[in-house]
Amino acid sequence: MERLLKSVKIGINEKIYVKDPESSDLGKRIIEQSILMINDMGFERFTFKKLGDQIGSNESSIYRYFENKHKLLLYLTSWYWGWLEYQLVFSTNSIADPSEKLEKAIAVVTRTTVEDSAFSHINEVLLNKIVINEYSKSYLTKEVDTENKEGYFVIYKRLVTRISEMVSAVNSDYSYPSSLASTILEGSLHQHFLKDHFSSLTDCHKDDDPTKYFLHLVSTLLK
Amino acid sequence: MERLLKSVKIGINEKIYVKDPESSDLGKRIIEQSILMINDMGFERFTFKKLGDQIGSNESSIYRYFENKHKLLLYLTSWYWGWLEYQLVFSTNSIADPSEKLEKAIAVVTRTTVEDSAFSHINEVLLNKIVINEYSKSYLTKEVDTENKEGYFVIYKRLVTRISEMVSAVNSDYSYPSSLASTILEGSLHQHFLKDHFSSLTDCHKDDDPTKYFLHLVSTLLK
DNA sequence: TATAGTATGATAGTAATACTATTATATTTG
DNA sequence: CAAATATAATAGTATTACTATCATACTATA
Repeated sequence: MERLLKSVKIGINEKIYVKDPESSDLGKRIIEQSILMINDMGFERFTFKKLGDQIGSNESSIYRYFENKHKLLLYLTSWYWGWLEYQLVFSTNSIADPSEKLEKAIAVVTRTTVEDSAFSHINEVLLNKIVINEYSKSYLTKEVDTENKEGYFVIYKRLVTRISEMVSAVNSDYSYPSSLASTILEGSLHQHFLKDHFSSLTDCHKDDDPTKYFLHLVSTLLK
Repeated sequence: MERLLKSVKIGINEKIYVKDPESSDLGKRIIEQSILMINDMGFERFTFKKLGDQIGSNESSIYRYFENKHKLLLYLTSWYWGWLEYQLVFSTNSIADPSEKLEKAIAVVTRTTVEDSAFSHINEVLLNKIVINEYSKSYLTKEVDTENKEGYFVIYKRLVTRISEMVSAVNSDYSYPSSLASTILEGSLHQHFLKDHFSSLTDCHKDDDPTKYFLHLVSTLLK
């Protein structure tokens, strides 16, 4: 799996970056270190100046890759959702039974990322944490409609659509397949967040509890 | 209802503000106008300087009420949740049947606020929109644990707990009452957001669809 | 009614942020 | 080897997010 993933490039909307960070060593260092730094200090405290210092480069050089840190966040989260989509498709592809397929899908998208592929410059474990803590900030903006039209969220939308279709495949009479799919994805991030910061607001206390919660919820709903 | 609400003061953690905005005319103008402005321009573009200009006052005067705009957001959203809690308790209080009680609760917390009470300086319709668009930003921070310990999120937590208890009252065997309660609250905000900005990711297209979605979900789950 | 206290306003100033622009210096490629 | 390209260094701007100080207005009480 790791070897396979290594050779697959996640296709990210070219409008998100000025210059493809995958195309150079500096670009890869930007991605690699920004993940570490955003995870450490949080998105609001993170700046291109600090990143430049960290990677022994210059603020102005980073601007040649990304217009601003918001675009960088869009890049990182798009990459994550693309990576997750790949895992989803890969691990459900061979499953014929719709219920089993959906269950596998839920397991994949709600689980905690525990292992870094250790081949690329991207640390998926930390990226998963960043998505939990920062993803909402990428779309809760006044620019969301423009950016959505520009296609900045296509990968995420495709993921939701895939799950939605799997839901309908299990029970075509269910009236809210898209809402359920978006609830699973977003709700999973939220349950993971609550587990870490508001434990009294969730019954998920172990890493795999969000999976159990949503598996039970969906199977009951579509029965 | 409006008259009653008018005389009820939402009790907000005193650490959130420097000086109680309810204690003066300037304070009320700060609240009133910040709601309009945050709704208009979004939280990131909103500044105390702009607010000062808008209310014909001074940046420095606003700092005498709130340390920073983050605290102001905590104040506004706390007020909203307190107001919603009040409505929840008020409208479910007389209902004896647990299922009916929970259904009413879901209806109250997932509905779109359509009417401004028009008595106070607080526009609940706009505040509801602000909560949909900005609430996550109040807790997706590196300071969340400290601020949680300080009690900045008590009202919200109490709301989740109330719903969680209603869930358990309907079905004490259900294993995830808190997760379900937090999913309803947070998921409702999310479905309202999707309805406005990512309509392909939801089946909720009318204002009351999130209510229908969650009513169906919960009743099926607890059956 | 004088005076003390409190609230607000005006002004100035600081450090950091989020950039843009220009020029210099490497490095790569043809 | 020259030209093109990438990166680095430096400087500069407007805005943000404050803090500090002082002036003034309004209020409450003796």
